[in-house]
Amino acid sequence: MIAPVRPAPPPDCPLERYLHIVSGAWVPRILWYLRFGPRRFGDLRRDLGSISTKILTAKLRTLEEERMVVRTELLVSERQRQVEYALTERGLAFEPVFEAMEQASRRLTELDLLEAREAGAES
Amino acid sequence: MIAPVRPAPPPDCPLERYLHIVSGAWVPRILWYLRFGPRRFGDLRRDLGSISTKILTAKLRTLEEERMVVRTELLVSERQRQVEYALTERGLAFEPVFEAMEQASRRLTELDLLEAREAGAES
DNA sequence: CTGTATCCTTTTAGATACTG
DNA sequence: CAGTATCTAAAAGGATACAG
Repeated sequence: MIAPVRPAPPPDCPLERYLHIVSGAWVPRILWYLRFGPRRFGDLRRDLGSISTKILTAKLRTLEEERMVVRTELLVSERQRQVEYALTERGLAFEPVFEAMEQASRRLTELDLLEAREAGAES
Repeated sequence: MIAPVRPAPPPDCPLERYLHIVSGAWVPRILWYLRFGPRRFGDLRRDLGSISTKILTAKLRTLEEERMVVRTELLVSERQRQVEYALTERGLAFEPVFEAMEQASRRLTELDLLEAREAGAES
């Protein structure tokens, strides 16, 4: 039997369950900032820098629906509100992904440096 | 000195180098399918199922610019063209991320099952 | 087979003002 | 403080036709 010219097609992409939730520019960042413990609405807003309240609310709502985060309303006083967002067990399931992303980011920066050095040496 | 009411803010999000490249619905999937070795344009199109040629081309171009993939034109005959896309060393840097995503996806499915079982048991 | 080109729709996000 | 409402802009994606 002769080896096939083309390799067998790869298995179906099993990333859907993840990508369905984490796609978009903001969600990964939101989840990343929640890794360090519960954070309030305003905290996240500051963490993320340039996000509009509309988007932040929307993303937090869908993350809630997916049960990746829980929203807890803390009643501090009659006139003041505090709302805290925290990762659920499901949210925690993505921890290793973010760790890997961080590592990959670092690796890329490393490759950038190596390359810059080579470019400098050859001139 | 009294302990601060609010914990210190988390460090700056170090995911940018990654997110800059991999955001969007298609890029993660493209990279995932390239993990198993070089693939041709048409292969990827079939792998991805519903992608339009326009988007596939566009994504492959930017991945090329970022040097995550290399494009190799194989001249088979005068009239036939074959183009192969493969991960570069940079592209390989994202492998652990995809592995973590797969694991996370599995974990989520597991949690779904556990929950469904509990819901069944309590009725 | 590997794309371009064009047009159109959907999604995502930003700005700003306003509420309890 | 934690949002909602509204309007607008930009980005991403899809459909289809066509070219080398």
